[in-house]
Amino acid sequence: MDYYIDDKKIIIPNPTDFNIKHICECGQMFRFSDKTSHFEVMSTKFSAIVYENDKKSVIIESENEKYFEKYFDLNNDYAIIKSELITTSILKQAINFGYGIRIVKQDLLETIISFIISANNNIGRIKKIINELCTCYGEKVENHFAFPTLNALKSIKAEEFVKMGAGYRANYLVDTINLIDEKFLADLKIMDTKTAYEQLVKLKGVGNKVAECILLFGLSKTDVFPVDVWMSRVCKEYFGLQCNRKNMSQSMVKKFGSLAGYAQQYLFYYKRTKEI
DNA sequence: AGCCAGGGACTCC
DNA sequence: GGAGTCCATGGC
Repeated sequence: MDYYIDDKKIIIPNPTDFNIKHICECGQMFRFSDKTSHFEVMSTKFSAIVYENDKKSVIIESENEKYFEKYFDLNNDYAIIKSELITTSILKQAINFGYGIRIVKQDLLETIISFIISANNNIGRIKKIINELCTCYGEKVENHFAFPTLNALKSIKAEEFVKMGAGYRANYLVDTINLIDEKFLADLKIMDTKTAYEQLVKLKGVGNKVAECILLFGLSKTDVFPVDVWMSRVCKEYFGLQCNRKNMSQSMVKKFGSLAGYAQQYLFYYKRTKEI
């Protein structure tokens, strides 16, 4: 995809593979707000403003434009990915619907915490809890709050997570945060998919599905296919799978290989957006 | 009131 | 290792 950087701005002319609404609302990230004229996106301590310029180009404005160049996966060619995925009717429809989806490269710690909170929860509440977490324990940066540092997270008691709305996940969070250190995070980043998966599911509150989300969104592993309630319906209705979620995931990875994660995102956005 | 949400832990067998 | 059950919370 063509783009260029000019004075704290990334300009994407003719963005056929970038739509900020698709990117934000396909369920991969929770710290954004739709300001109608633009989207505000936050990740770790950084923020960006993203908007369309007369439908002809997309502008990403940030003091940390290099961070968001990587975050939005701008060097990846989604035109190729999409052309390889249009094998079934349902994927063709899903890609046509969510043509501007990109899988963002999120901070690993933030991804782990966010997706533990996501379990058996809905996106509105997940966003609210994470926002509360940042407001209470994140450093104030200009007009917003950073995601809490690992040290700040370690100071939070279970009762305080409950107060923020985390419910029964509070104990999982405390347990996992205590177990994580910088070496644990650094080691994960150099592991292959299977090895990293085995480490992640050792964390409290991280099972099969959450681990795959962390692999996909926090570790850029695309040979995974997280199956939540929505994807379970998709696997059943469009791919004829009757098995449990873990087996659904495995057979979809077998089908799509290293493009499974992308396929999953197009399908999730299509299914969920159409039915809400 | 009861069901649902980007599921997982725990307990039984 | 599979199947059942319970788990906080808020919107509908």
